[in-house]
Amino acid sequence: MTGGAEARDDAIFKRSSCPITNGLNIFGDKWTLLVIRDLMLGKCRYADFISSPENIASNILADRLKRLEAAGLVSRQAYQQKPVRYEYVLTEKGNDLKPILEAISRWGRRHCPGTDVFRPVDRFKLR
Amino acid sequence: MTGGAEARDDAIFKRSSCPITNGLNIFGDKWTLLVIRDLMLGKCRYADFISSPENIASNILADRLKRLEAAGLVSRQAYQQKPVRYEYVLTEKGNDLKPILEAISRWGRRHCPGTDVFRPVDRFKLR
DNA sequence: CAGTATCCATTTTGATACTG
DNA sequence: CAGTATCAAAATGGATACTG
Repeated sequence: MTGGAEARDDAIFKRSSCPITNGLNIFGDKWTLLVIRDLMLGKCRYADFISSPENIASNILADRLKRLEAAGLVSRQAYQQKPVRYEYVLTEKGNDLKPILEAISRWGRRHCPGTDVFRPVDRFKLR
Repeated sequence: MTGGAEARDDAIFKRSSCPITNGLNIFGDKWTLLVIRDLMLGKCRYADFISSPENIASNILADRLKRLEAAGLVSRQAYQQKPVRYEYVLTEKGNDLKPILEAISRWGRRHCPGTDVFRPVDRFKLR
């Protein structure tokens, strides 16, 4: 274990009366929102996330996916048996993060010149 | 030094073509957006931030304020001399983070029952 | 491929003490 | 009050190796 998801489930579920604090307890770290971004861009398999330009380490990715599942933002579905393999999809709770990502993207576009447009796929158009 | 602002100025100014990555390089950590939230709630002095319920450590706060200033989201103005003391205010670039905080707040209100409303003060009504 | 596990270096934090 | 300094502990990160 990398001091991973299990060790910090308490952090995920910690409760404050501030909605921002609660949100950040779940996704306020360096990697989680990038994984969410990838999910919104239509990525759903391990290798998809690994191949993103930010170069997330495999152990960190595994940890974040577990945590996101524990927090109910992501669910996984087996797409093959023997060996069983999963793909990851946003739940409604996870999909509701879209306005946040869009707001971040808009800020980045305005204040960090030369950045691209963020075009989340409509998950209900997928598959 | 705590491996503080100076040591990571490169992280703040690191550039990606993804606007989300760029944004998160600046404010995608555990504490920065909470300081921003406080600023939007009208807090502007050291003791104000320290008194927030999340209990930020004084060294972390000092580091984040420096970083935010280096990134151009916050500026500080002396409100007294001998000893000189500063209060911190959001720049326009910092104030543009408001839609992000509002989106996070909306998500938190929806998915973390029992949380309060986030009511940023209009900074142009201040003083 | 899709993970899991491990090792180890670097970062980040948290607590506390100290200064003008 | 408004910070700065120090330091140990914890978290995080990156590289790499291993498994079915």
